[in-house]
Amino acid sequence: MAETPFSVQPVGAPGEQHAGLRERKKVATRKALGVAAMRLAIDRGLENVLVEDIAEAAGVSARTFNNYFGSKYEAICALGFDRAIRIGTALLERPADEPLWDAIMAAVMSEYGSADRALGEEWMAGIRMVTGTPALRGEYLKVQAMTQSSLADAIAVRAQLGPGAAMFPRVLAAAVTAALQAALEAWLHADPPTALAPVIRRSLRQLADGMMQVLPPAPAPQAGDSG
Amino acid sequence: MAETPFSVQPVGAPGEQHAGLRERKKVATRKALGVAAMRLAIDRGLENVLVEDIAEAAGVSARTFNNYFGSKYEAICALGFDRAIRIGTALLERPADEPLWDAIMAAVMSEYGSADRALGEEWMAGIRMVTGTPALRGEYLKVQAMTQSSLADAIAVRAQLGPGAAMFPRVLAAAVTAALQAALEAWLHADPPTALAPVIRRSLRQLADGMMQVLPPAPAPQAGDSG
DNA sequence: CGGCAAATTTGCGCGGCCCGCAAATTGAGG
DNA sequence: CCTCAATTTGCGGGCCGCGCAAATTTGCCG
Repeated sequence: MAETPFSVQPVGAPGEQHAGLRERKKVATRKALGVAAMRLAIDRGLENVLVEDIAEAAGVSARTFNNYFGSKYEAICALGFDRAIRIGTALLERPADEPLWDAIMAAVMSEYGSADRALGEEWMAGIRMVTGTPALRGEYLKVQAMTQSSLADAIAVRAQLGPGAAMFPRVLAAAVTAALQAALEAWLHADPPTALAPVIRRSLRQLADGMMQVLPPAPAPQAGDSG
Repeated sequence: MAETPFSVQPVGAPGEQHAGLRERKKVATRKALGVAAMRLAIDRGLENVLVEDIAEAAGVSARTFNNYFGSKYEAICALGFDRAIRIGTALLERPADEPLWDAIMAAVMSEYGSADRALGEEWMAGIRMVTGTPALRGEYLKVQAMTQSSLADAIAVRAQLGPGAAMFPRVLAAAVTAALQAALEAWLHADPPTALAPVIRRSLRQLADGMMQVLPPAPAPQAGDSG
């Protein structure tokens, strides 16, 4: 099987190298289904793809497809879902003494930094379909929600805060996700097509500049108030 | 038919009083379907409710149900969806000279401020089901997304910003929505049950305190750059 | 290697959903 | 009353999601 430029790791722990043939096959099947679903939907049109087609393209039965995904929409967004999880783990793996904003920037760019020119056409068509097709909206929102919660969890681990700031990781993660989303849309509609990475970098830096004043490097819960 | 404590206005403009029997009937049917779906799902269990049941409870045919909603999940979340829209319009209707944070607080409380003890059991059961049932997750995320974009649009209208801050309304709306969501969850899991309004107020005020430093009351585009 | 237990895949079948279509019904306006 | 447009309704069909049980594959131990 040819190497694809998408995720290799499953949803689980990031460090697991070897987990037996069973696990590796399951991961491979999941990825094959996700890639097949995405590819078929892109060049055939979403509503002209049956679950049966995706299963066939991945070399499994239609029944097995539904052992992995609850719908074809879920399969199409599976790659994005896994990426959302990797962003969080990437943030956790940044050096602990790195400033939070730099770490967030690095974690995000680890997923979006080189996806730009490498895949080109197909990547862009995929993003366009996933964000622009009404039938996929629910699933795409799940991807965004996962990005948010994954980021929030990692932020909470990095910067342990006073009890009055329990809400902070979620709010910051929501802001970062919103900025990332805005960057993606700006890139999609850029009339002279441009590179994605700088757009995201600018977007996140702008957010960071605006919020830096709120975030002193030391964990100082100013409005300390029990929840 | 008895007065229900939910929305009366449709999705459309807020001021329209009279629009002919046709329009009023459509609005009534939509609301009847939404309420019936919610009520049936609450006390019978989501998977024990067929589209047919909802339609019957609302006094229309099953086929008509699908003229209004694309799925029973959509019907169940329709009330929340309409509320999301009303929050944005409420923000637009606040006095123009009111500080932004006060206006946001007022707009949010106009929807969540009195919903607490008025409906009691049913309201809480509904929130619990909508936020806790996996099958409803996609639809609920659409409600959140609508809250976000509705707020963002209103914020953009109120505080006209320099071109360097085009992202600001969306980020602020995302932060507000995240804080609101956190408040709802805290309220849901409060062991001695408590009133909802104060929880939301505290949550939004905490967010405002943290962000106030970013938002000087005067629109001062720091990166002064025209057109 | 041989063989057993657990996990996974697969075919089958059913109930339900979603939607296009055309006929019937209902509101709007002369 | 009569006409037109909007809405509702029944019908039919394709597809989906899933429970079930048989068949296959994998892990493991002697």
